[in-house]
Amino acid sequence: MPELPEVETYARELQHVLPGRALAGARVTWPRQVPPVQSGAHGDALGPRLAGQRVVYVSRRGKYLVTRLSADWLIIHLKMSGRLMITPQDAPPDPYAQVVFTMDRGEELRFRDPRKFGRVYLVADPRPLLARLGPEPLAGLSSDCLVQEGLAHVLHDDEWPERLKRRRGGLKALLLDQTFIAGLGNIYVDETLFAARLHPLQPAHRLSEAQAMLLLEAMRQVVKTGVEARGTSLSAGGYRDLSGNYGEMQDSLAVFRRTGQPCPACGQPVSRLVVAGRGTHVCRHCQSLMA
DNA sequence: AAAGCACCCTGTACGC
DNA sequence: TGCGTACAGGGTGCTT
Repeated sequence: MPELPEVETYARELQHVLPGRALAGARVTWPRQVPPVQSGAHGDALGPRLAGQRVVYVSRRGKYLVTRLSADWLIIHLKMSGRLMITPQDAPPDPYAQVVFTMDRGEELRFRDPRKFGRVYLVADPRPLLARLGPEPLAGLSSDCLVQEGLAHVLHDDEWPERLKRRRGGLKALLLDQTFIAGLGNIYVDETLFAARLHPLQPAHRLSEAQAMLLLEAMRQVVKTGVEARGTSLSAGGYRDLSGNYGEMQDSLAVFRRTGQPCPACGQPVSRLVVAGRGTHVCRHCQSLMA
C-alpha cells in the first residue's frame, strides 16, 4: 500500500545512495510489469537500454518514484505490494523480485512485488506518465526538484476552496482521485478525513471556505506525519523501507483499520463502511454528514 | 461529472 | 490443525 509517505521514504533513501552510480542492465521475469508506453522500452528491452546510464537524482511525483538517468527516466509505481531493496548481486534469489536492476559495485536494486500490480517504465519523456496527476499536497518533499523541471506543481492554498466548490462528489472519492490531488491513498485519506472531522461521503462543494482550509491543513498534517514516521507498515509482509525497516505511522493511526476500537477523540468505537469501493473507517460521532 | 464494476494478482485472515 | 473462500486495494478502463 505504498502511498506518498512510503514512496517519499524510498526516494529519499535512494537519493542518498544512487546518484552518480551506473546501471548495468535489468532482469525482467514478469514482462507485464514493464508495459509498453510512449517513448519507452518494455519487457526485455529494459536491460539493454538501461546499460551504462547513470543516476542523476531520485525523486517522487504522487505515488510514482521518478529517477532521472543520464538519457532516460526510470519511473516505478509500487501499487499495492511493491517494495524496493538493494542487495549484493550474489544475495539469495527472491522469487518475488520480478524486475531486478543490476548496478556497478556488485549490487542490485530489486523491485519485489508479490501481487504483480506494480509497474516499471523506462522512458525518454516522463510527461505522458505524469501529466494527468494533480498537484502535490506539500512543498519541502523530494518532488520539489520535479517542480523545478516543470514536471510537478504544489497545491496553492488559494486554489483549494474553489476546486472543491467545483466538485459535487464525496470527499473520499475526490481525495483518492490522483488527478485532483496526487499521492493520497486509502490510509491517508481516512486519516485526513478524521483529522478534519469530515465524513467521507460529504459532498465537496458543500464545504464552507473555512472547512475547506481545515481539510487542507488536516491533509498536509497527516501527510507530513506519515513522511516523518517513514510510512505505514500494517503487517509483516507489508511496507518496509529500503533497509527493511518498518515505518512507524501505524502507531499513530486514529481510525484506519481500527474498526471497533475507541476513537482517540471521543472514545466511541470506530466504524467501517465501504465508500468508493474501499474499506473506509470513520468515527460516526466525530465525522457527521452535514445536510 | 460521478458512481459502480471488472480487471490485474496473491498473501492473509477467517470460518468451519 | 487444515482446508477453502473472501478480502485487501491502486489504477485503468468501461458502463451506466
